Amino acid sequence: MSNSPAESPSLEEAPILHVDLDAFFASVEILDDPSLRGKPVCVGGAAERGVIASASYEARRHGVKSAMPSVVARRLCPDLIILPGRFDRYEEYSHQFHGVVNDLTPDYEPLGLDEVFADLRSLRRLGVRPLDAARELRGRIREELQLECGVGLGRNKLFAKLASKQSKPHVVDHQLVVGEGVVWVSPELEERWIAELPVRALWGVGPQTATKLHQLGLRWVRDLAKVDEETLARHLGAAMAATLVAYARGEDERTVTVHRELKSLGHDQTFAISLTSLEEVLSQCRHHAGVVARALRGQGRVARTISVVLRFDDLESLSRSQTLPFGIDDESALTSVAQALVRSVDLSRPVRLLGLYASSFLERSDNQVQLSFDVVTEGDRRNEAIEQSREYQVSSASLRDALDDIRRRYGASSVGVASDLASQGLRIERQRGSHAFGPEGPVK
DNA sequence: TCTGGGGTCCTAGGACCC
DNA sequence: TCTGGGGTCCTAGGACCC
Repeated sequence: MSNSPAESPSLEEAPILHVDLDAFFASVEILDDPSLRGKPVCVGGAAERGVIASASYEARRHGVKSAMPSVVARRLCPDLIILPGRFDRYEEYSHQFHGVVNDLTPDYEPLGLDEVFADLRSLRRLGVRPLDAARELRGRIREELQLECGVGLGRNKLFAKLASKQSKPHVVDHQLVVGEGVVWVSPELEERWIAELPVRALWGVGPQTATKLHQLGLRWVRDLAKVDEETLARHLGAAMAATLVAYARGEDERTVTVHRELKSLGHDQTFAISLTSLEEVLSQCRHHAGVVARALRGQGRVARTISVVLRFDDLESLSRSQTLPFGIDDESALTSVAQALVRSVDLSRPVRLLGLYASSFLERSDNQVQLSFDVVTEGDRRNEAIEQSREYQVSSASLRDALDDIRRRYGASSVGVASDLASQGLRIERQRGSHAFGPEGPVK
């Protein structure tokens, strides 16, 4: 490979940009509490079953990485500070981040809170080169958000993303750097460079697929580039095989998609102490249903398909789902379906995780929840639950709107359902007096 | 070292319709 | 009476991403 640094690419050579904020959650925590600066800081679950979501560079020096169990991280770094995570705060920063990208071009696609792909082609008429765009972005993110980031430029998403990974501190390959914190893989280097990467570096190759590929004698991207696609398809499925072979050859047809429709939404929780009784699981169903119902209404959508997922202490998971002839966004309606699904599962093993998900969305205004004249089969829990759910959805519509309005004005904890309070061992009286508006008091 | 919580997509089989 | 093949919807599970 050549030792001279690459020249600045043209728009034709590098139309796609990828930005990735460095150690995002941890960096936000340090900004909000400067006394943390220079210390090994993580965001994640501190409890026994917690994992690390984001680690500062100090923490990484000790070998701490995201997705690592917190107990392991603590072992590696006894002084590690693990913070619980304030996702509302990260969202605020994320919005600002997107705002900065949007000022450059509206043709961008967020990936989680801390990454963005942007299509730079609309900048042609302004005569902006990709490196200028990357510098501008880095500068503004530094000044306005006080965050560091890495930028990758490429002729497609594949190369842009692989490049931004190379821009990170401690990873830098100087042959690829075109500016401070900006990486581009030139056409001359492209083929040789990607060939030398391990298969695990490719998008879509996780631990399982990597193991399968290794068993097939495929360790490097160059091995994948030569493999027979049909043979690979027998082991990985048609779609995965086609994608990986294309990536290995540097081909990636994915476009920057500005508006992605939300397809599912849900809430799950791993319990510090596994649930052992049906009653506990049913009670958690109602709690999850409340979270999901509010999220659905926030999106102005109703869901026809409700799924529950349970994970047991042996880490085995199982899911059950039910599609309704109508959409729901009411807490009691969701609870009714979710509890019926849970009741259909053998709960002889302790439950460490319960998840409740909603999908098959309809616009709220398109939903047709007619009253049913179907005869419900006696003893069929699912059908009974569906009819129960229909009644809740129809009958509580105006009450639900009123409660949402109160929550919007006075905070999420301002109103609750009496049965929830009872299940938490609280007395209804707490809703009166000083708690009438929730802990924060009335907002504005 | 033992795995969170927010999502996405793919696969495969069965039911049902034409 | 027994049969085919394609399309669509639903369910369940698995893997991946940040």
